[in-house]
Amino acid sequence: MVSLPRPPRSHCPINFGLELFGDGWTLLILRDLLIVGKSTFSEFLGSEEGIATNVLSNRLARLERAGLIHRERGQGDRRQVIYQATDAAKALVPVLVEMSYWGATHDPETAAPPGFVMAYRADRDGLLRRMAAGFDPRLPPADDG
Amino acid sequence: MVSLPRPPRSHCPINFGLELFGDGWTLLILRDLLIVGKSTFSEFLGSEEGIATNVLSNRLARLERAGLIHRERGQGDRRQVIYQATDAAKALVPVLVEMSYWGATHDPETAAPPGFVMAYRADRDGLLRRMAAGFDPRLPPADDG
DNA sequence: CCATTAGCTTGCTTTTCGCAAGTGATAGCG
DNA sequence: CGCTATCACTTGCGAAAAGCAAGCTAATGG
Repeated sequence: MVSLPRPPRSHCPINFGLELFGDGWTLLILRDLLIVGKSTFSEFLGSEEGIATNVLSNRLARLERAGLIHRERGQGDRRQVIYQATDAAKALVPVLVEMSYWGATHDPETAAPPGFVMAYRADRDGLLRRMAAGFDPRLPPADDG
Repeated sequence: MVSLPRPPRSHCPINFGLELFGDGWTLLILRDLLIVGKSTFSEFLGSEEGIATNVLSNRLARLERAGLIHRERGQGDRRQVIYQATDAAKALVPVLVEMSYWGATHDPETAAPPGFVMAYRADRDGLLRRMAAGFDPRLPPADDG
């Protein structure tokens, strides 16, 4: 279960999500965490979209309080903080995949790999299963299974 | 195809969507338009979450410029403006459905009808097809097909 | 003809964003 | 050990956006 900082405007299931990630940055952090495989502050900071440090810090704190991520000190480098997705965050992968498919098919200049749209159309369920197992759809498909 | 007011921070397909509806209100308007069946300014205004008139006006203008909705004067009442979803907006239904499923299964106080989660689990593709045909998943299922 | 409704716009206050700079705790190196 | 770099932030400030209330115009209904 997930908890919001303040009572939501409504308990419509769409609005519940929006109260948590209805802004321009939170889903990009979750993309980096769930799909790209990033896990530290500076990795998130390095993403193409250029999030500011104070906004990143604020969103990570909100996600932690909500129960979507938890933090842990690095084993080797004790300065590092490793962010990890909880099951509630992992359950957002289908939302990210649908958004990706929509963006890839409606942005004339999309940077989505052509293989993603094909893989989605051919076998969405299989794609989701492979992503749950750690597969990154931005990479070209491997020759063997 | 969809056009953004300014060039996006990146052409990542997730970011492309966020540039258009990465805020707390736009997807609620699209929910009302695509799922609830609303189509006028005052109907959107009447939704539980309580959007302000200036914000609603701004989002409708953005959605129109982007090509997700178009406006039309009412046939009977000439004061009314009827907003209609374009194909690009209709293609967002799967995103809304995945967000709904996530919200319904992660908000302990969700207002989603129990039938929705069951219908999703039993036959997601069928649910999407019925929704494309105008079915509102908030309503209890009809006895006959 | 007058009150009402639909669809906005304007003005003002509060909140959030975006950018730059600064801080404290390690880490690595000579 | 001393110096510099890196990591993960925090702080301050101007700009943009959100929220709230009021007003405004055109069309309707009685």
